[in-house]
Amino acid sequence: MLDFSHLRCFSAVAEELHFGRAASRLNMTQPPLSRQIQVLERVLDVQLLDRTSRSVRLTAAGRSFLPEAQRILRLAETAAHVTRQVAAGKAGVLKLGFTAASAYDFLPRLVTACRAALPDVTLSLREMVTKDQVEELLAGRIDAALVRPPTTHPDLTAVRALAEPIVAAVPADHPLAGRERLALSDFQAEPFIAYAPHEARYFHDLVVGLLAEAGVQPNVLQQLTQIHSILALVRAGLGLALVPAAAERLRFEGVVFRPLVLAQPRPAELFLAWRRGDDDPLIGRLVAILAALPEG
Amino acid sequence: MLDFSHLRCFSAVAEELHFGRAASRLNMTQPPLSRQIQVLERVLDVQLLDRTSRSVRLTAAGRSFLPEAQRILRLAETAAHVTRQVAAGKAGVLKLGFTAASAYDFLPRLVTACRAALPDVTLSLREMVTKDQVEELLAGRIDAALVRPPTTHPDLTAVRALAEPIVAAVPADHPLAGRERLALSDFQAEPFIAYAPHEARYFHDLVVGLLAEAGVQPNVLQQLTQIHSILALVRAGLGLALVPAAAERLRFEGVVFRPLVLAQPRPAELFLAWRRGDDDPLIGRLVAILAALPEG
DNA sequence: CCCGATCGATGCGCGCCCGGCATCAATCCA
DNA sequence: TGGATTGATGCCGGGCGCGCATCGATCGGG
Repeated sequence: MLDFSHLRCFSAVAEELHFGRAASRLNMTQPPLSRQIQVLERVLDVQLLDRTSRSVRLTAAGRSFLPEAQRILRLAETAAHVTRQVAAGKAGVLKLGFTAASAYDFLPRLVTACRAALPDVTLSLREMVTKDQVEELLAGRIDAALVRPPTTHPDLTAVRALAEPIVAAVPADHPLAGRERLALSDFQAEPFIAYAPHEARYFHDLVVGLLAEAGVQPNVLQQLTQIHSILALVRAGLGLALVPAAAERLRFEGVVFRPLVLAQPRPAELFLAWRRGDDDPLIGRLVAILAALPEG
Repeated sequence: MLDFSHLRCFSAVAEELHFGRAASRLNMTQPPLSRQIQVLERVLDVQLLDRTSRSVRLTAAGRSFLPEAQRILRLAETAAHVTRQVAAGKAGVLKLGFTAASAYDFLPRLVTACRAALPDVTLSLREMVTKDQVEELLAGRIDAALVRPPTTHPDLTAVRALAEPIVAAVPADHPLAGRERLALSDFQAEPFIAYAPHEARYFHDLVVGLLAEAGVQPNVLQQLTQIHSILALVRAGLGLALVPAAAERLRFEGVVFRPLVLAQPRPAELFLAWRRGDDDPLIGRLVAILAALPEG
């Protein structure tokens, strides 16, 4: 049966065309090297080298086998190296899910930090709502997920990746646009663009909770899922909205963002979740990168 | 040091996820298989498998190593197979030189026969004059050559590949075009397109010899190297020419070819030459194919 | 023309390693 | 809680791969 040592021996002899030199390169003596070559030729049932007591030459078959042998040896070395890198969490592929809103500001920062710290790691990104991410995570189709609370599934572990403020989105020509900062009470009876209760459940519940807690009842005109759609309606002057601070990165002309005075300054949370007990070392690396990420 | 048996063992265990079944697949018992995996993990310094007494699972490193291991094993098998094929002369690359005129009829027939008999052999073709072919052959830059005589170099062996008639090329509107067959004496004092004495030495010497032997002196107007150039001048009505029968394959409109009555019916010879003692089995295959080729 | 040097092949003996058997230890199921 | 399953481990025997010594072929120099 074919063996790496045969390939190493053949490769050395074929390169040196001299058994003695090849043997010393392989840290062995000439006799066992001669035998290794004989065994290889017997295994392949092919004469690879024409040798007399004065010269060693490759046969046509040997010439064709040499690059293959070298390639296989090289592949084995790189495979070993890559595997060590993967085990150290320094190489490999991490399939990461994320919510649409996290792509506005947080995800690019995370990806940039990963590229810098782990240049040989490939992040495979997929946008999904939190519910689908949990499903895909449990099914093993993604390895980590940027999700909204709650993150209490028994088979998942999660750490908070981000807590960000909620800001008011106001049409540029609206009276409130002139104010430095707003309070929830400013929204009383104002036309309001809200989140859809199912498709954008987290922000819907968050905003509804904040308003209810403050006893404020805006005039809800529309319920939408996507933040950029909400901002488009705000720009059109249809009403005000409450959006995560990261939405400012969308740079919507005609919409101004104003800080919102809240008891809890950063109520919008994002978590990194993964399968409990997942031994992929990339998870640990990712959590470490996350912890070192400057707060945005 | 990494070893094929490690890869085979790992591959089997990773596919079966069961040491006992993997062992029986490898025709061995379970204990040495466990040890092989331990050795592999020690060599790589990486844990590839998470195993308890009830379950075997791949780690992230193992998942990345498995396809590499399988690929290396597959490569080794195909390399062995290809090498056996090369040794049998059934695969590989043969660099073949040929003269321009041999490409008119003989070379395509030879290439077709090679493709049919040796589908995994690649013929790498280069057109050169005989002198250059001998040089390239000796330098090892081509492996075989279709050359014109003489083929008496001490380091080369040659067999006759072809002996073909010489035919007369006559303008369609020339009086001689009406004749069924011609003799050399018909060329006495006729305008004649001849071969260049250096660049087309073989045909030049052949034609000069034939004419001299017959005591015929045509009126040589031009000396050219390429047969298609000669035929172009014939078509233009500038004179007659003597060309190898294969030139008929060029299907030159306005030129008719007439058999030439000669003492030696097939005086134009082509030889297959190769390095004396070249052990490339493809040479032998090629010679055999040549011998089996129907005479054209 | 012969002798010595070179170099791959071979005979031989030793030691290591690999494979198999028996058994242990952990885990799961009934 | 006991038996079955399964991977790990202790142990032993045989084979094989290594190195040493030597052979045989070939080439070059005197």
